[in-house]
Amino acid sequence: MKASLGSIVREARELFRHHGYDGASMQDLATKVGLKKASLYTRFPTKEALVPEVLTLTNDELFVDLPEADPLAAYGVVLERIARGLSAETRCVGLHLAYGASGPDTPDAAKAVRGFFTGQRDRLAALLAPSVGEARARELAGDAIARLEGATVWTVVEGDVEPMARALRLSLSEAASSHRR
Amino acid sequence: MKASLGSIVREARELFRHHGYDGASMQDLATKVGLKKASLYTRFPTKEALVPEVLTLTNDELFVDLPEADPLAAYGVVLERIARGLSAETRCVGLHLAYGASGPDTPDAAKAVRGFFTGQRDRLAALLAPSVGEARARELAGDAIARLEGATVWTVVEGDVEPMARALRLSLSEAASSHRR
DNA sequence: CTCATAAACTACCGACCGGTCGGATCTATT
DNA sequence: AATAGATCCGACCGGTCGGTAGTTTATGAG
Repeated sequence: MKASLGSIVREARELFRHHGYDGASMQDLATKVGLKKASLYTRFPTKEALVPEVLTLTNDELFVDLPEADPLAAYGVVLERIARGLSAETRCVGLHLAYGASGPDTPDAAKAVRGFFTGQRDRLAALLAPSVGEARARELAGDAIARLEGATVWTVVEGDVEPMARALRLSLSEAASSHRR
Repeated sequence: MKASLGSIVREARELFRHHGYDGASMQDLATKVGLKKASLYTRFPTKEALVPEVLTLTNDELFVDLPEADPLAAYGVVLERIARGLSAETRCVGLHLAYGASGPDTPDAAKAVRGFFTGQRDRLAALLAPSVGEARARELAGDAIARLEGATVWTVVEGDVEPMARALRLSLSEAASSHRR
């Protein structure tokens, strides 16, 4: 076992993030992890099977080690992690895959992408629900995710991270003021 | 001349929008417009050359026929057009190309994508600048674009257009209240 | 040390990619 | 009617795609 499963998934994530589903090739992935292409197929049955692994890994990293006592603080921590990650990498794997692998071909990938975003929103909303109600919590979380994802437009085309910072601030204050009511 | 230049560019836009740069093939485009692949190359020297055409067409459609007397109203009209388009098509061509064709290969496409978004923002900002100042106008316009683009996350993965409507309302009221000051 | 299994390798498949070539066909001007 | 130029087409190029077949090598249990 020359390359660990985790390292393969992490490299696949990098390729998907920067080249998209079609643009990322199994050959490139094999080279990156120091294997031959055929060897990858002993670990993953298809290219598509990489997508759920990549996305669940990414979401798990976002929701680990949160302050249990203070849900509002936990909400803020997750948003900050998302914003920091998007600023550092300029792009979102999930969004690139949402645009590139949500068609009727690759149905497993499409389902994984859907689960990535709805899971992210619903776990965020769960942190807000006790204080602002379920419906409003879902709106706040969904809008926050959309704003951060949208700000990647500017990180990608201009390398400008200020819009991301503004989107983060807005969503944090929005949650805080909804909470106070 | 069996197919007009305009119809080719429009079909190319549809393919880029839904399949991305890598995922859209010249063969598919040829079939869609009723030509053979080789014939496309009498009109466009490369696949990459389609990208600027697609994006300038799209931006021109956004800024045509605006109320000249009322810049704030014009600003609102453009945002509404963007939101309507994104809701109807679920995706943004520009964003798909930004993620998929902004690498060092395809430099012409990357420049066109950059110009698509910065041009959109700067033309929007020009409508706001007289009343709120240049710097603030750029922030408002950039944030508005980012929010609408980000809302496509939900149109793509869930077919939900409500986040888009909320993003539009927020950006409109933000511009209006900045204007009043 | 043996031996089964897992994991890596080489080599290959058919399909499709962007792009090119030489010739056929269409159209407009004279 | 002749001709020149634009447009279209069938056939093809080298290369890459996702995926597979068959074989060798590394590993770990008895």
